[in-house]
Amino acid sequence: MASPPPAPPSRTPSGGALRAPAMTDVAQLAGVSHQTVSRVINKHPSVTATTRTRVLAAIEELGYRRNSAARTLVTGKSQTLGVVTLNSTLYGPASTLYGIEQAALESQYFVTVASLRSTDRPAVRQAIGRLVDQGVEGVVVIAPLDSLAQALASLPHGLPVVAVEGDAAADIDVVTVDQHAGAQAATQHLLDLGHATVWHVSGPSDWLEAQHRTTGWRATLERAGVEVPPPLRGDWSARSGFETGRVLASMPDVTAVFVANDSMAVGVLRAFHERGRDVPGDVSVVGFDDVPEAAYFSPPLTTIRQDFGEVGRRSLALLVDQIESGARAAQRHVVEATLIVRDSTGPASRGGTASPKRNPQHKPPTKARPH
Amino acid sequence: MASPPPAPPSRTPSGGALRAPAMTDVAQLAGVSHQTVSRVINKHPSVTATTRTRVLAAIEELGYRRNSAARTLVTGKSQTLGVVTLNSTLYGPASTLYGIEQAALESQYFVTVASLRSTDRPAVRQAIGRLVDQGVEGVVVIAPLDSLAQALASLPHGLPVVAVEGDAAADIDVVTVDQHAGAQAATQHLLDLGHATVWHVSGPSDWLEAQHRTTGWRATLERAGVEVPPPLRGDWSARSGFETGRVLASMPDVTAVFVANDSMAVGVLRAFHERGRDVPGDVSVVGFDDVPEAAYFSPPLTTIRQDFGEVGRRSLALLVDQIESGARAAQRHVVEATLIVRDSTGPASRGGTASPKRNPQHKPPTKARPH
DNA sequence: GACGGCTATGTTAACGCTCACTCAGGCTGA
DNA sequence: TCAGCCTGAGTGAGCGTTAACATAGCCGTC
Repeated sequence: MASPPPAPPSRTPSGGALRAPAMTDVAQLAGVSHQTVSRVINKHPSVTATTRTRVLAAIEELGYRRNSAARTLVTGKSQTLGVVTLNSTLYGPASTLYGIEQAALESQYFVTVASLRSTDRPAVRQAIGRLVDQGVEGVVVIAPLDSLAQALASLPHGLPVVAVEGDAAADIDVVTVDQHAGAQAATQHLLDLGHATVWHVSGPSDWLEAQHRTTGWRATLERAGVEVPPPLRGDWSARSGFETGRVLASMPDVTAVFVANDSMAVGVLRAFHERGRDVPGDVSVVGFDDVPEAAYFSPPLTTIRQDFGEVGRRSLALLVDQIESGARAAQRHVVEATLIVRDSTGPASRGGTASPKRNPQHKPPTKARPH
Repeated sequence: MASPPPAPPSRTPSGGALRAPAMTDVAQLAGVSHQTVSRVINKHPSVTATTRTRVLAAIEELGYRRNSAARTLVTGKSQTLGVVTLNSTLYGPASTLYGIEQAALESQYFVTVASLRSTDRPAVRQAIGRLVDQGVEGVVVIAPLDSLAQALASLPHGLPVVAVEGDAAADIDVVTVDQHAGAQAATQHLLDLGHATVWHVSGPSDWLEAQHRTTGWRATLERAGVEVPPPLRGDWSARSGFETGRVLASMPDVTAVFVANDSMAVGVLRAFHERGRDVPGDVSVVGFDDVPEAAYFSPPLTTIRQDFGEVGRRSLALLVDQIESGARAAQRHVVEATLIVRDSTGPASRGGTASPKRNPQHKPPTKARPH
C-alpha cells in the first residue's frame, strides 16, 4: 500500500523501466505459474476457484492487459478483419462500413479500414497487401467498380474474402443489393402511373451498381414494349444530377425520370424546379438509396431503399464463416431493394397541367404551386 | 537450390504444412543469415548490392511477407491507430473518419475503427480498452458529446490521444471546428440582411457542437441587442427539422432561422414550403455543414462549411506527433468554418411580400414563384 | 491396496522477428 | 609493417504468449 517515490509501471512499487506488466508479473504476484494465468484468462475449466480469484486479483492490481501481438504470433489469429473501401463519404459505402463494424463488434473482431486512393487494379492489390501484411484474417472489399471486382479475381489464395457489390465473376462470396430488381420496381412504378416511357440518369459507367440499375431500367422498358430513351450519365453527385436535369427539363416530352441515386435526384429536382416544371405534376422522379433526408426533399422523393445494415451484417457473417471453415464459398447473396413511394411521382398528366392526383398514402400537400 | 524432402513453404512442390515462409526460409534460400534478410527489409545501409538483390529475389520467389505480429512483439510498435466514433453514418463523423484514414495512409499507419454502441462513459472506456488491447499506438476520439468528452479525462495514462470536437477540459489535444464563429457568421449574416431577430433549431443538447452553435447564435443576438427567441431542439435528423419547422412555419413573425445542421435544414425548408411560406421571400434559412447536396436544395442552402478533411489531417498529425515525442500536448486546434451564401437567405421583407432581392453573387433563379 | 484415470498445476518449447553483440577482412596512416 | 578502424556479415537472446507435455495429488474400482 505504501508507495515509495519512484514511479511504478502501474501500481506496484519498486522503480524500474515502465514496461507494461506481463503474464509472468501477474504469475509472480499471484504465486502461480504464468501458464495458470493464461488458463484463467482463457477461461480454461481446470482452475480452482481460489487460484482463479487470486490470479484475477493480481491482474486487477497490476492493471495487466494481454499483449495481443504475442498472442497473435503464437496462435496465428489476429482477430482483425480488413475492409477495403472507396471514398467512404458516399452514403452507400459509409453505411455499409458502419454495418460491418457493428457486426464485427458482435463477433469479437476488430476492423481495419483501408481506403483506396485510386480505383485501378494495383491500388486494390496494394490496399489488400497492406491489410494482409498487417495480419488480417479476412477482407471485405466494397467493390462497386468494374476494376475492383476484377482485381478480386487475382487475390492471394487462402485469404478469406467477401465482396460487396462485386460481380459474381470470381470464385468468391458476393453480397449485393438487388439493383436490377430495384431499378425494375422504380421503372415499373412509373410505367404503371401511365407514363409513355421513363428517362434515366445513370451513375458512372464503371460502377457496377450504375450498370445494373441501367440494365434493370432498360429491361423493364423493353419488356413493356416501350421506347428506350438514351440514358444520361451522371457521377452520383448532386451537381451532375443538376446538370443532366437541366437537359431533361428542356425536353417537353420528358414526363418520368429514374435517377440512379438520391443525391443526383436532388439535383434533378432542382433543375426541374428552376425550369418551372412541376414535380410530380409535369414530371415524375424516382431516386435510389433512400437517404434519411429523402422524405423531406421538395417534393418528398419516391425512391428505392437499400438496407445497408443488412449488407454489412451478411458480409461479415460470410467472412467469419470462411475464416472458421477455411473454405471460400463463392455464393451470391442478394439483399432486397424496396420501392418507397412518396410525392415525387404521380400519374402522367395529359397536357402537362396542374393539380395532379397525389399518391393515396400521402397527405395532400398544403402548398399551392403554379405549374 | 536443391531442396531436400522436408516440406518447403508456399510455391515449391511437395505437399506439406502450408506454413507461410519466414525470414529464415528466405535466408536459407538466399544463402545468408536471417539477420541479413531483416537488414534488407528494413533498408539498413550496410548490405552489399549483390546480397541485397539475392535476398530480394528469394523474397520474391517465396512470396515472403513480414509477420507483423512478431515485429510488433519485439518493437512494441504496432503501426496501428484507433479511431473511436459514434454513428459513422452522419456526415460529419463519416467525413472526419475518411480524412483521418487518408492522412494515416500518408503516415504509414493503419486505422482500426471502434464504433460506440452507446454514448455513456463505460461504453467509451470499453471501446478504448478494446483498441488498447489490440495494441494501437494512439487513439483519435471523435467525441462530439458531453459524456464522451468527459470520459476522456480518465484515460489510461501514456496513451496518445487526440479528441475531435471534444472539450478543452482534460489535458489532451483537441481539434475542433470553430462552431462558435460559424454560428456567429450565420446569425450575423441574417441580422445584416435586416431581420429583426433569428430563430434557432438546435441539435441534441448533449452534443458539444450543438451547444457551441447555440451559444454562438445567442451571443450574436445579444451583442446586437436583439431579442433572443427560445431555441427549438432537434436531433440532427431531417425529420426533426421538419417537425420543428412546422412549429416555426406557423409563427408569422419568424423571418430568419439558423438551423444547426443541413439535414435538419432540409426538413425545415420542407415545412416552410408546405405551409406556403417562401424561402427566402418570407423567411431566410441558414444551415450548417455544407453537405455536397446543399447547393441543390430548394432553394440552394446558405450554410456554414466545415472542412472535415482538414480536421482529419490535423488530428492525425497531432497524434503522430504525440506518439513520436511521447508527450501529450493539450493544445486546442481550431479549424475555420466559413459562410457559404446561397439562395435560402434574403433581406427581411416588409410585410412578407413578393420578389425579394437576391444575393448578388448568385445568378437569379429562372423559376417564377408566387409570394 | 495397488492401479488406471482424472484434476490442478508446472515446465519447456516454439512463434518470427529485431536488437545488441561479435567477428572477419580490407583499408588507412604513421 | 602493424595498430586501428571502418564495413559487411553472423550469432544469440529475448519479446509475451499459447500448446504440448510432464507431474503430483486424489479418487474410485476390482
